[in-house]
Amino acid sequence: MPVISPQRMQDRRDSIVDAARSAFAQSGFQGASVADIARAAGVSDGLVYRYFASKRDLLNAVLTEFYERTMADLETIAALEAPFEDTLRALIRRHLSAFLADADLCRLFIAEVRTATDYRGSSVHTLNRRYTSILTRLIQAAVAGGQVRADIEVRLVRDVIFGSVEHLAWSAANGRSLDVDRTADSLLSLILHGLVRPATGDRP
Amino acid sequence: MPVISPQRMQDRRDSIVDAARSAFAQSGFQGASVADIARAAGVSDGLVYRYFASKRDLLNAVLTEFYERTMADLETIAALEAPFEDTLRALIRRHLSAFLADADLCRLFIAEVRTATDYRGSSVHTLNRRYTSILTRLIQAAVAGGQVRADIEVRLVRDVIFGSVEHLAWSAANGRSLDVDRTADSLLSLILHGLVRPATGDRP
DNA sequence: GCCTTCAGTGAACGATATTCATTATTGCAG
DNA sequence: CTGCAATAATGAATATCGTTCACTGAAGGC
Repeated sequence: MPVISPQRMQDRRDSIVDAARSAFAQSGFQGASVADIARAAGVSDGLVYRYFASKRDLLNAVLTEFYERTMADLETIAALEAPFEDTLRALIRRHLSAFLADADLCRLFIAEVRTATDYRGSSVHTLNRRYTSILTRLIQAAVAGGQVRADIEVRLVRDVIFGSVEHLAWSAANGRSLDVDRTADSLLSLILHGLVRPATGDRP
Repeated sequence: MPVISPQRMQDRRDSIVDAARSAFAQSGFQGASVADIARAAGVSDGLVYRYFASKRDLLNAVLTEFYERTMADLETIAALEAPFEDTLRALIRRHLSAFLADADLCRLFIAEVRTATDYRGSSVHTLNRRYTSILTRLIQAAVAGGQVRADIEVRLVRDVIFGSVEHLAWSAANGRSLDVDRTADSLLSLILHGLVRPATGDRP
């Protein structure tokens, strides 16, 4: 019984999400008003609330769409089943470049969604867990294969990688630029081998 | 020519900051209204704006005060000039426990201040740089002393430590609890020696 | 051709950050 | 002790913005 075609509804929804993405990326969540977004999408204020429960829900939709795109790439990389170090390097590169290419959206994610009290259980949280599980499986396999110390805590490694990438991309986003490949290699080397120099020489 | 004593002005300011800290910690930046804060501090709405330029400025004051307290601790630890690994462990422990003890304020910092476009140059940013420089000097000294590989990038290490601690404390804050000492030790071990298991099987 | 059903509208509402004209208080001069 | 600037303090008014809702009109089944 839809009075308009499902296609038209989808188009309406898409145009609202597109307008919201631009507005949020440019002005931030607070800075972009629902009225601005509605005008940019060519609809009335009220219609936004027929498609989305709240302004926040609209933000979630924007970020979910973005996250899903990135996640598909990461899952493709993991599915290649390349050697452990190569896979980890590729994941870090892709993660870093996603953050750098869409710094505005990542800023929104960090500032507005991850810190929200209702983050757990949200669709963005679910996507985050999918990424988490890619990393977790990779590391567990490397432990089983003997490439990684058995006494490592997988959750710790995951938090270190996530936190590092996020922080690196963050300080790069509002500062000087950053060479993705070189930074990814440095980070990989640090995570794999640590700060301490190889035991070939002196050291108590 | 102050009409009231400087002491009274300071008290007024303090009571507003105290009320703001409670309100922000409990309800978040958005959730706490200036009217609520003013009432809790026993002053009128308007007076808040004689002491602070805006609600955001008030948030900055709250976080600056918190940050300064923590920073003093960290500088004390660094000033002890203990061996590299001990100092790094102590810094990580203190950093982690600060995040855990005041998760609400740290959440505010991440969500509301660090992502603000005017973060660079703010008083909180200056405090952050002080912490940064503690870590930077420590690592540079360790490189000079031979405890750390010379080819390491100090900025990378800094971002890894900051990002890891932040992410660890964050996922601990809205999940199960976390043993500060044990987590700090694990993180230290990972940063020092990496994921790859030692070639000869011995452990420091 | 009428009637039901919703998509769509935009004015109205409530909340709230910020301002400002007004009032109260303070320290000091005479 | 008293009156007088100077200014601390007030809180009603303003502007903005998210959200709601009573209403409009077009599409399609009968």
